[in-house]
Amino acid sequence: MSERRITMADVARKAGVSSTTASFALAGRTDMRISDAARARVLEAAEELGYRPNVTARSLRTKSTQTIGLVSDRITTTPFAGDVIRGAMEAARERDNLLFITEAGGDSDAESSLVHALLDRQVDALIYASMFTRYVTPPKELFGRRVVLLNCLAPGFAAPSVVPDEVEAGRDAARALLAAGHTEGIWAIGGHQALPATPEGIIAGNERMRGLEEVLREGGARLEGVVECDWGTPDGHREVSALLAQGHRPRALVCLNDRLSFGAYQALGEAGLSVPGDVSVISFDDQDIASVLRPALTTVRLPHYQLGRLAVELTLRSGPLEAVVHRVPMPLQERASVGAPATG
Amino acid sequence: MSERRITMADVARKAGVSSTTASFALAGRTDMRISDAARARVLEAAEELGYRPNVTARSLRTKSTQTIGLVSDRITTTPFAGDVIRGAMEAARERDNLLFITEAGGDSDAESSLVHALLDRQVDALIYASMFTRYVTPPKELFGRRVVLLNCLAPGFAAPSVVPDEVEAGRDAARALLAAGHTEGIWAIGGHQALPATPEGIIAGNERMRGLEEVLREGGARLEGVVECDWGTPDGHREVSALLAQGHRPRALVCLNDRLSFGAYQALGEAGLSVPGDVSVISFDDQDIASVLRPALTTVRLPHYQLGRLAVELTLRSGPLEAVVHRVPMPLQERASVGAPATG
DNA sequence: CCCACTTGCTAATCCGATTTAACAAGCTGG
DNA sequence: CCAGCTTGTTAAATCGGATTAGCAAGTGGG
Repeated sequence: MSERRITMADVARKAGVSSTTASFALAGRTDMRISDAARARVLEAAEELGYRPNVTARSLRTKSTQTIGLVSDRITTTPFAGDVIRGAMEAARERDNLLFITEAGGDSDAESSLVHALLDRQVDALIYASMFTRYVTPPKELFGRRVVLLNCLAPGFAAPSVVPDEVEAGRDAARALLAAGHTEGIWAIGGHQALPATPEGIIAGNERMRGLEEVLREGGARLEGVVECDWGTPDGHREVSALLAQGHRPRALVCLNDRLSFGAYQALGEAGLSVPGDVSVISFDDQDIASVLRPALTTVRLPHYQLGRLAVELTLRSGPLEAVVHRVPMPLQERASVGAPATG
Repeated sequence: MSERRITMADVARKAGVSSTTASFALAGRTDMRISDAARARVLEAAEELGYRPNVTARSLRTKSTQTIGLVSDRITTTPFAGDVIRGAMEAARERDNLLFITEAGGDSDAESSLVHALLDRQVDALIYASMFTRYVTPPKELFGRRVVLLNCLAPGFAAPSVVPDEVEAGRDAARALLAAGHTEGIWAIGGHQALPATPEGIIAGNERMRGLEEVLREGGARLEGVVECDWGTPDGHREVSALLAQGHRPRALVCLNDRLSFGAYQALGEAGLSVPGDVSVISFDDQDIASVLRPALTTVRLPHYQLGRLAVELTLRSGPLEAVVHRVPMPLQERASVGAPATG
């Protein structure tokens, strides 16, 4: 691209030294003796010429490209993706690394081909990322490489995983409800997804419910019912409408994600019930919409930025990677949808 | 990263030829004579050894890294970003290119530093992208390089731009309203942003309004009023509530983006008005929320995927880049929020 | 005065490809 | 029978750095 770049040879020539000296001076290495004068001349020449090292050439020798490859299923198409990528990018940038972002769309051939493309470019490490937390089987090209699993788990695959701490998130939701005084009329919408309806729910649903039930029980409260359904906005609308139509009068709704909450809001609104006056709503994810609903939604946030950041930080640590599961805390976003239970 | 890779020298040795022959055979080049037998042996050896070329080494010689760098302001944090990136990635992938994604967060020092990092890695081209359509002044490091401007314009900077065709989008919105029979009681919410309230609106607002007014006029209709305001959900809610409170009874609302529409829905709902029975709503962007509102929102879609794709395709075309503005069509998403005007 | 040891620097090699220049062997036509 | 062409192949240079091995000049001790 465009005119010839200044090379180290140019710098060496201008400073009147060999390229060896220039290389050591520029790298700031002290394991070879260079006079202060020579060092200064090299640095000055580099400065004047606007010298920038050619990372491509360097990595041919050093085997390090300061580059990390990220392979995802369809991470760019989810509303969260941006934060994951941003977290990863910023962590990479702090250590002078750059990120190749790729997406395989769930196609395992595409996945292999992308991993190859990344490997051909000599990336220092690979991050294998999933749109939602789930179990995966990474492509065989990844075996034996420096890999971090982002938002997914692969038992038997020797690599660290970075996932949200869903169980604790469930506990936090329960604590928030208890703190507001709720002990009765609590319904969970979305359920465990034990018989997975929405793949997204397999891990999230189970773990959130586990933490929720655990703390509710300890707090002397309990779930009046659990509605098992898919996790879309229309599902929330339909199921909550049905619940009300059956004569139930919930005091608090734990929606397993924000889209369900939005559907629940629609159903409650149509039934003339107010949030949180008549019914409190708490949920998980903290999508954009959560803060814009009326009333703003109290929800336990998926820590996407932190997830991306930690995944990159792990790859950048020196030494081999340990196959440990890192659980990232999910902070509770307290807004306006949880209130004291309606009396009577 | 991990064990030694197979090099071309290995392949040549196994095939019993020189690395020159191996190189030409693998590249499929015919400008040097190679016997069919030798060619076959090389290919077979490569296959058996699982040889993959080292792109880093190759590009040192060829000056082409098959890599494109994308620098954005804060593209990852917007709900649209995913599609832009996906379009860019897929276009790159089709031509065996990979994408470095970076984000400067609007900081021009960070921008320069990122461009350098990209240039140091010898990217073949750069894409300078903005979150929303606006005028930009690219960092000086970009001058003289192979650059495409994505979702932004920089008069005086010799590079092609790829932007949405906002004027035509405004025309389409007007046509949709006319087709449904609307000629009176049409209000625009969000306005021209001529005195920019929301930076996002500077170009989008002006051009959408221009197209809208043009076609409305030609169709014998006109705007009853234009509300100038910011472009967030609360603004839509507030302004439409105010409009109704003042006694106005709009038949159709043209909201300048989907967030405004969502706010308008909230206000209309609170006033007991139905969409589209009492009031039709049409808007721009087609964010995720548009299809999930009740009723689903008719909106003119921002072609993010196409934008990303075209930007990459331009960089991949051979020859110098022409400083042309490419306007990408914005398709109308007809859903359920536009109906015949209320009678009486 | 000579040997050993610093000090300061450079020549040469390597990394893994691509590409240029050249060369050996076989064939053909005069 | 030999010059000249074709055919098939390879040695060597190159890209831009990092690294290893080694060398010349100066210093100090005996």
